[in-house]
Amino acid sequence: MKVSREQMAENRHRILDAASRLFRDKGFDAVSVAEVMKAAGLTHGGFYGHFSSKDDLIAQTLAHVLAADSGGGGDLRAYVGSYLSPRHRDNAAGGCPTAGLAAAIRHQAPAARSAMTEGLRSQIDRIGKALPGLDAADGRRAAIGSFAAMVGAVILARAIDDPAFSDEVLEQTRAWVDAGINQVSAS
Amino acid sequence: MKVSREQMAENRHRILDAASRLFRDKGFDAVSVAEVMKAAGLTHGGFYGHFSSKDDLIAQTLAHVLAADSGGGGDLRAYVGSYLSPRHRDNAAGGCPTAGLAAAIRHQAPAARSAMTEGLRSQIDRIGKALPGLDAADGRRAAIGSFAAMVGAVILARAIDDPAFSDEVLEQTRAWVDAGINQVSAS
DNA sequence: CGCTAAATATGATGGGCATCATGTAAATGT
DNA sequence: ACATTTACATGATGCCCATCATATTTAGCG
Repeated sequence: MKVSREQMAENRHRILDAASRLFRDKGFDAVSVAEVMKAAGLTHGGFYGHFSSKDDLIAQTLAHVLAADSGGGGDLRAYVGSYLSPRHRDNAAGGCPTAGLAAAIRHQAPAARSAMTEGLRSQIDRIGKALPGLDAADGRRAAIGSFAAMVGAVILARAIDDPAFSDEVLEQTRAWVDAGINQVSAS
Repeated sequence: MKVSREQMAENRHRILDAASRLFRDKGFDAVSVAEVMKAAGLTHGGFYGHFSSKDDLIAQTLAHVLAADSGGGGDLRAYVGSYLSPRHRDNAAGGCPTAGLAAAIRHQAPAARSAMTEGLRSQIDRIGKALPGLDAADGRRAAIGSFAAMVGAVILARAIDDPAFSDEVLEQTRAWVDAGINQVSAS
């Protein structure tokens, strides 16, 4: 059954949203095409009308979610605090796509790697601009170092099977990043 | 054909070494049991004489590689520099198992998560002890923050599909971590 | 020196999944 | 209104892989 052009666009959007959440939650390999379509309220049959392959879905999903991911627009300290929170750690499906997917990108097709690279570029640029009162070189270093620490800490916290230790990794990293930003901005 | 007891122990060791390298290189899902056995110079048949399942292999491989992973014993600055080097980024198969596998642990069985948790504990303890002249609380914060940044930077650098940007992430993170350690140790 | 148990090899088995083939019905343009 | 195109549904197909069954060889013990 054919659907209206706008219905089709909405379906495509729903597929990308569903894929985005499922991939972040379970990883690329653990999510089947049929599962994505079902989560979008469709069956697996129409999939290849929207995407040429699962790899294509992965690449387009990354472009979709990284474009939407705006974090860091406002107060940097608040952003760091919410990023390094138990809430974010426990919400991979709705959380930062970099924290959830960056490590898996290595094993994906070139288009996916390229989408992730552009997403990282803009994310780091945004953080650099949100850093107060730094010259450009210091700001960039702080943006990259802080973001690496944030991503690493969330990945480690999600891997750790001991709530107290996991919380500690988040909290100590938050303190460390805060201190680092303060030091550099005071120089 | 039965083999000697020591031959069997050596075979087991070879399986774990092969699995360790393959998992770090390609990820848990992309490596088949048969592939591991072949890399160890055996066929897939004997696998279940050594391990009860692929999950069991994963857990035992983690325990094996994390126990062997001693990095950070000597000079901390040199360790950070080699960790955040293009060489390490390009050598996932032989590199830090945390950088290669931590993000995938979330999707593994409890035994694997537990092995990773213990490995992270000892790794962070080792870094904390290698930090010169800090009181315990500052040293622990620096150890966690630095390690998170190192792991995050290597993961990001491996995801990025642009050599210059990838190098930049490594180098800026190295400078950021160095500065952070200096600041704290001067306090 | 033979007997037995164990380690590995060869060869199924069954399920899951990406992808393809075909049917169907409704949207769109004329 | 009608023809045609097209978006989606249902239902294969074939591959890969974890796991199991069985055969074979030989270590280890008496």
